Amino acid sequence: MDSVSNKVSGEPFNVAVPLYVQIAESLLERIRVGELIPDQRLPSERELSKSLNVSRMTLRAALRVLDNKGLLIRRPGDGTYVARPKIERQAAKLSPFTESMRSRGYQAKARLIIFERRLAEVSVASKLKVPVSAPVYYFQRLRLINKEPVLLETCTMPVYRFPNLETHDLEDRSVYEIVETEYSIVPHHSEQSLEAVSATDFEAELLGVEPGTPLMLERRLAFDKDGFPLEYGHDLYRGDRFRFVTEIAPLEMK
Amino acid sequence: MDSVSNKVSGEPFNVAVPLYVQIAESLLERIRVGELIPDQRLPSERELSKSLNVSRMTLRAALRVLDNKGLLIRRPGDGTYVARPKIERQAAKLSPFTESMRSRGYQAKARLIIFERRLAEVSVASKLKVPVSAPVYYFQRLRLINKEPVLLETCTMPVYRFPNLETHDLEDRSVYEIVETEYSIVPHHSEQSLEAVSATDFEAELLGVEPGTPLMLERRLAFDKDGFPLEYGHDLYRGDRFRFVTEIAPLEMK
DNA sequence: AAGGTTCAATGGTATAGACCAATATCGCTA
DNA sequence: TAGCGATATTGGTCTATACCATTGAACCTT
Repeated sequence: MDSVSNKVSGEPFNVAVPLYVQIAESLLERIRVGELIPDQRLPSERELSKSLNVSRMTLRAALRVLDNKGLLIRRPGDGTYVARPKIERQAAKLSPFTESMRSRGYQAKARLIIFERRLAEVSVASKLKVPVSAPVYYFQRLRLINKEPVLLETCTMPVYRFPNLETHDLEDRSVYEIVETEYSIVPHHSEQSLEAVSATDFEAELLGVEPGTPLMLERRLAFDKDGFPLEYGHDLYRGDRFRFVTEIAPLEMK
Repeated sequence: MDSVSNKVSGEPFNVAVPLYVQIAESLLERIRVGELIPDQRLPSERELSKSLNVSRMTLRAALRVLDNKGLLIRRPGDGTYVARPKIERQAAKLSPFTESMRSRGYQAKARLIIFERRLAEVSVASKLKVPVSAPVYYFQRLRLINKEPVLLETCTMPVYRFPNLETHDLEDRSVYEIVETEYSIVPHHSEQSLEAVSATDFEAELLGVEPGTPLMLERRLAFDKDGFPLEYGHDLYRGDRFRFVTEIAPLEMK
């Protein structure tokens, strides 16, 4: 069917993935596992393209993907280097919770309710764009402000993008913080929705409210720069504790 | 700005700006001055590259620049279109109701519950930036989809900006529609917030739900392009009928 | 040593050509 | 008329090649 799929390290994808994306993912993986470390110089474009048996332009397309992620430093006449991980706070916009709370000086903690490795069901797999039964991390966290529970968070993330996620501290850091600092993956955009729902007994118990109390349900699907899903989940906010401010502002045109 | 045409002249200088950047800037300018308008279809890549006397790959590099800025919509097999400005795209979110419903082919009606001319209290006056006791229109509408009530809308608007508002049809049109067509005022941006609340007896009665049912409360303050307030109000959505979609897409350039 | 020059290698740009998958359109069929 | 299928067109990808400006290091001069 597709003649290019295994040109670079056999990927378990059943769809036609462009060559340059495969190469980009391959390099991304090598960065993540530490085979390529920050400040390390990559082989030249001509060498790399030759060893990967692709044209230089295709190799450049792959490097551009990583460059757009901020993972590379490229200098004409010199070479291409692995960038040092950014500590920048860009993902803040995606996570109103930790951000807004910490900025107000509140203490934001999390209690891990459940952490599992599951096999993706059809609905989850289609959202995360992984094969059915692919391994995913599933976890729930109860988030607290000044020891008061205000948010029940449920996340599903693909294992192949976040290997050994369980080794990281999930009790004191936002998901996006971990994703960015530990995996050098920058959340780019997300599709979200908000609904008003009633608290179930389980949710009410955890959040310390009466069953049937109005909660804000936020469904979320976050992507990286190339449109690959990073996280699928939903958050339940206490209705009496949260207000979602959504200013709609004009755009500049330089 | 440098002309694209100097590519053939071959002077020893002026090589500072790459061709594809010149083309991108040229197109950006044409969009800015209105020569290219939103939703307009651009010539195909092959045509454009031919008319600009550059290779298709170079033209594509230029389009990629604009695409990364979110200024283009590109569809394989179809064509490349000028994206609607962010303002317009986001403006849809100002009125999720009429917009989303009509686009799905539903009939959207409204029942006027109350329409009054009031004198602005302090809180309202400060929001709308009118003097205390200035006249304002206050009205509530129950909005229906296929005769089923789903939204209770409350609006307060300054009389001085919308004289004779009562003469217009408030039973079948969105507020923003009236504001735009009758007063030639285009809502520019707004401050909104979303909360999950319990339905009061009054609200439950109108919306046809049980008291205490979760509702979505949207508070809203809309402004024109000069920053003057147009409308202050709040909407109560049936929690079981609405989902607020809020895509987050931070812009980035390279 | 100190400073300047040469030069090979690098990333950036640009071209021409080719094939592919998705899409719209139009004409044909039932 | 409604539905279907062939076809041309479009954007997406990939190759092979070429030239450019920048860089850094080896080399040379002083």
